[in-house]
Amino acid sequence: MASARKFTDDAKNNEVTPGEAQTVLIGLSAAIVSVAEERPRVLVMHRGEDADALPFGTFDPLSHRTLESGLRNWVEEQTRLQLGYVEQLYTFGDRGRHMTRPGEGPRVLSVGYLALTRPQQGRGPETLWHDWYGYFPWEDWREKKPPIIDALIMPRLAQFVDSASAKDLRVSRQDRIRLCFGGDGIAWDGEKVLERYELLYEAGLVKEAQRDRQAAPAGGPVLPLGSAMVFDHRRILATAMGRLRGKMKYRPVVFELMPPEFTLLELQRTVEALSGIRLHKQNFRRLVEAQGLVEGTGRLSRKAGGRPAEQFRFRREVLRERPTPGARLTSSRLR
Amino acid sequence: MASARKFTDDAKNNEVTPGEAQTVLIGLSAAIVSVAEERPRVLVMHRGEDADALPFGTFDPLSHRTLESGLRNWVEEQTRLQLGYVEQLYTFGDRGRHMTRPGEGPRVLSVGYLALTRPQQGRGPETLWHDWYGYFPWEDWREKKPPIIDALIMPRLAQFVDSASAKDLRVSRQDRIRLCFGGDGIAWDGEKVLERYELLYEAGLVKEAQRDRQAAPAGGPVLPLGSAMVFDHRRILATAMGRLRGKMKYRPVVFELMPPEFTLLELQRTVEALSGIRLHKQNFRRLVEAQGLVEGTGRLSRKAGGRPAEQFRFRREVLRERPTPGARLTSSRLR
DNA sequence: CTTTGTAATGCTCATGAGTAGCATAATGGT
DNA sequence: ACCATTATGCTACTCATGAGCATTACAAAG
Repeated sequence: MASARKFTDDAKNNEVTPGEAQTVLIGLSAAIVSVAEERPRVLVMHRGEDADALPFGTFDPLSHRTLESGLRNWVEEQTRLQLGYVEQLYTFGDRGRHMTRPGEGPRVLSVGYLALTRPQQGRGPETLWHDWYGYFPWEDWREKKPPIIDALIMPRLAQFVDSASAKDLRVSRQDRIRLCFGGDGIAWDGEKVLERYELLYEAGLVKEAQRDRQAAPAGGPVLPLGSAMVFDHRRILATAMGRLRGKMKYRPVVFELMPPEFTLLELQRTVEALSGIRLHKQNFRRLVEAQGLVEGTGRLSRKAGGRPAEQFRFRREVLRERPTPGARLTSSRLR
Repeated sequence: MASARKFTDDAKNNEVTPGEAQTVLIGLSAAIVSVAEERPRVLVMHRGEDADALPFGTFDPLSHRTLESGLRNWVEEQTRLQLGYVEQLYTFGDRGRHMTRPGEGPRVLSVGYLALTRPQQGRGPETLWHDWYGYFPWEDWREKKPPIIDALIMPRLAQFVDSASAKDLRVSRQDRIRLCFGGDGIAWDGEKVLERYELLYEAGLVKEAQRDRQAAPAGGPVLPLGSAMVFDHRRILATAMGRLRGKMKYRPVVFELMPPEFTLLELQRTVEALSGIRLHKQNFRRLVEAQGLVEGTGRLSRKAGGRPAEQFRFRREVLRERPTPGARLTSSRLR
């Protein structure tokens, strides 16, 4: 604690000691999410294989009044995108989790954000919308349980368990695997995206783990478990996914991603894309309508075959009518 | 954006530009919570009236491996307390919200934490456990609706509404008041502690607002709305209270605050103290027992008059048995 | 014009969680 | 013995949720 000062000093003397905290950069990164064609997309700056990055920049105390305004500045500059909904996720500061190559670079404090936007063009150069399941192929259960789990992940996690010398450690690793990936009476929990990523990271099964480590991972080469990202950006994206999946259950945030008019099925498909699971159609409609979240416009959509669907719009008023605009769009049921 | 660098530069060149971010200090602060005698307490360092501070220190990139370990170091040094449960809350970076006097001091990024501990001694000098309702007297609804709301807060908030020149602004302020303090069909929501504090701050009704402002508050002197704290510490405490009240509903965090053995009524009183509302006794028991969160020890407690109560202990196993150890200790019901 | 496929939409039923209250049991104190 | 107090058991009601059946409305193929 050489360079840190005590509270007592701090309170009496508010001057900056020059050079004190200068080795820390503050990174602001945004997971900007959109849904198109029933796929959740995240805006990345593609810089070669396994070098995708979220839009980001460093906090500038002189020009940025708040962290969020700093983030908005960076994002607008890099992507030519106006952000609507923005939410702070978490601040990571772990030594060695922000490397390009092991042991390199300054210490970085990384503040992650989630942003939501409708599908839109006009992004800057080098930016692309990527399906977020490209980074987390084990998270999409809409069709079926992703085969990658049983084929690749579980066997390698079993090795991870065995590689522990102490029995306690083996048991606790086994428990973590059960809690993260389910089985043995435990159901899959779509919100545990970060927990799963961190487990795979610790087990050395994602490329970032290899990159950050001095030593090679135990138990063979890294698996092709989704595309890697620069710095801790995949960790931030995992946080964003989990937070969004959770938030959808009690706040009407999906509508930030919808066009002005949409059918209930389109809304459902969007929720399903994000949550990674299928929903019961009739119940979904009942839920949405009972909450008073939408109102019909009378117009019909004929995009799909079959009976035309009525188009709806989001009732923005609910945001000021009710304290917690229900919007439990996906059950909210705990177990 | 003068001193900030672009992504492209950053990715190619990971060196620190000396002097770049040196004007930012990173503050780590902890709201350490405990419950004794049916009152929630927070550990503060008392330094004179309206100068209470949470234990805190600055992040040191050299000696702190993670933000949390840095925080633990500071807290242990200042309070001689070993922390158990610790959770990151939020990172604040607003210019002008970390002042001692207006316009003073360096730019500070403030990372707030929530920590839970059993009532214990052995704290350092100057540290005291304060009832958290001393800082937020409008948050304790156990007895009745706090009189301060109708007597002082609502009238002054009404002035705040009137003081807006544009009609839009008046309407939106009125909506915020309804959402924060209820009324007109909207129920009180115990989790909105931060929203309420921020509203009072913006309306200039808490001392911190006066302190941070250049100009005097509109509409008269500041009200005695609870004790003020140093820097943004009351804001962090508000965040902690809201988070804890929410978290209790779906995680068995209360047990971090309980002694090894306790009666169900003691458990209930603790939950009530934190959530600020009364609960239905029989239902509370049923809930706790149905969740399998506790097991009886066979021993009886005769602390209170009346029929002796059985003593229970927390079943730590649930943490590894179930993915989401229910622990919906206070309903979890949304509206 | 009829058939077929597809989707939208309306309803019912069973289950379980949450709310509220009554009733009884077991103490200590007067 | 009676009363105050707390623990504890149990029931009735409401409402949210999960699952499925039935019907309606349209387009396209024959």
